[in-house]
Amino acid sequence: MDSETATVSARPAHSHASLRLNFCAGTTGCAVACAKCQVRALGICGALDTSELDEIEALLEHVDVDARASLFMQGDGADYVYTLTAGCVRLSKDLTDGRRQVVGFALPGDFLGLAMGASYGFTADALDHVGLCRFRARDFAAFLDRKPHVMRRMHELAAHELTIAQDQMVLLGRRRADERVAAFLLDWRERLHHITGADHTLHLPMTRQDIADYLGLTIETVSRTVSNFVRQKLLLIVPDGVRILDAGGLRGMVG
Amino acid sequence: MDSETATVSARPAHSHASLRLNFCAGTTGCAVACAKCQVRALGICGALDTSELDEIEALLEHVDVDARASLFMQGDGADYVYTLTAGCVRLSKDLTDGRRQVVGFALPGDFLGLAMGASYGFTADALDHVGLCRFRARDFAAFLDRKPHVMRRMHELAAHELTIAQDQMVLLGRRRADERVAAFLLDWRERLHHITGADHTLHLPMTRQDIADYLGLTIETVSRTVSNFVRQKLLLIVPDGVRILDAGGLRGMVG
DNA sequence: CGAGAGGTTGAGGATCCTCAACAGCCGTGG
DNA sequence: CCACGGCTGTTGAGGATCCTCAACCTCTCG
Repeated sequence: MDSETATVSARPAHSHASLRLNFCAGTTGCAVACAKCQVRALGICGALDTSELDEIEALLEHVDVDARASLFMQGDGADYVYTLTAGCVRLSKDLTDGRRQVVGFALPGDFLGLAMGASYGFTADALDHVGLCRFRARDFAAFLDRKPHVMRRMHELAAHELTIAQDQMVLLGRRRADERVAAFLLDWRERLHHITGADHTLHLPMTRQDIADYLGLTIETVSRTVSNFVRQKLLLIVPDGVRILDAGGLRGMVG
Repeated sequence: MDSETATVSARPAHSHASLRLNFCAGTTGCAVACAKCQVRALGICGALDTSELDEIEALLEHVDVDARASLFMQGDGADYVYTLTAGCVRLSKDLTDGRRQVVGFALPGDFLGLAMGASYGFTADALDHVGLCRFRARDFAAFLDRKPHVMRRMHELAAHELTIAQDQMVLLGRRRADERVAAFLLDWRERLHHITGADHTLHLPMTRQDIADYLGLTIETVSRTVSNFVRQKLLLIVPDGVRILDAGGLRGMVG
């Protein structure tokens, strides 16, 4: 446990009590210092001045998680909150009979633990190799109580998430399959663009199953819909993603 | 405009620029003083001490809204935020082609404007005769900045709403019609119970269409599903609501 | 090379929607 | 007073969308 980027190679994303994380202790080793953090402006840390940045840096641990490993499972005690610095995390809720709903995909800058109660409300699985800043929930809450403007920032993020969630309700409740897929692709492009300034070629770290569970569809329907888009020359399928050929056409489907 | 409980009788809930509200100026007139407010503990005001209660009372206007009138429309400038003190408000989002998604029903104690940006993200229509405390958004934001623990309470409410929204995503994305209706009725009972200590007889101030738009179904499917529940002796239909005969049976459907 | 995972495509079927008719309720107005 | 229209809700028949089941393909990895 000594300052190197030894990433955990935990395979089964659904083994409950396995070791899931890997520490990259303190400010030494793998991870970037807050002052040089690429995604600082995107998340909570955008609200911090330099002295506060030092303060929060003392509270965090840099954590590395391998693809397919779980950060935490729905129902686990919510002892930690996270800021994502690299990679993509799938947030999902399971029904007892195996049905699953993906409630979101977290990207760099996103905060995990906005709606933290005693336990996590969803499972978080790494899709990529993921880098995070980890805080003890109690420490982080204490920090917020000392820093009202950071609490305010937290609330702004939560409010934004709530708005997104309501848009997702419209999608799930009232949109057809093709509208859902088109909206997903456009939204994903928007998010990647915001972070990396990406162009029309989208990396999709999630599987078709993940997309289906996010959109309230089956894997076959997602596959068929994407194939239709390709046939209509709206998309091109590329390795690990798609290339958007006609964003206007997709936007026209969403309305 | 003078201190009396003259309620606006605005009929059309969808006329955009009509006068929609009715004031009940300051602490005089119709509405209850904060100190005697029945729902204080339920909402933001549960976080206030007596001096803060005086302070916030100076910021608010008591407002009365008739059934079927709109508090605000999606896209309107978000100049006000509200705390609901009586009645029920439908929160909905419209697509351009007429499809509608109800994103929630607000009850006494609920706060309207958690996710306030420049404009409202949804339309709010009174289903009942509704009583509210209204705040200028700017004044309220300034109050929050002066009172970190109230900001914290706001964030807790937002986090709770976010959790509810994620549960609703599961419902909309992955549950069948009968599960949706059963979950809705049980949840509604829970909420009424929390506020009024109601028993198995539920008042439903919303129409079947509203329920359908909340659950991502059609009015016919809701009607048929309720009829099935009646046939299975899970429910009894009563004027303006239902009586739950077998809560365990309903719970069994949700899982 | 074989096994397994992820993805695509087709045929058939279930769920839910669409369209339509009708019943009950209520306020309006002849 | 009762007829009428409008609104809400219920029920039925038929149909569209999406799901289920199944086969097959590609790619990766041991």
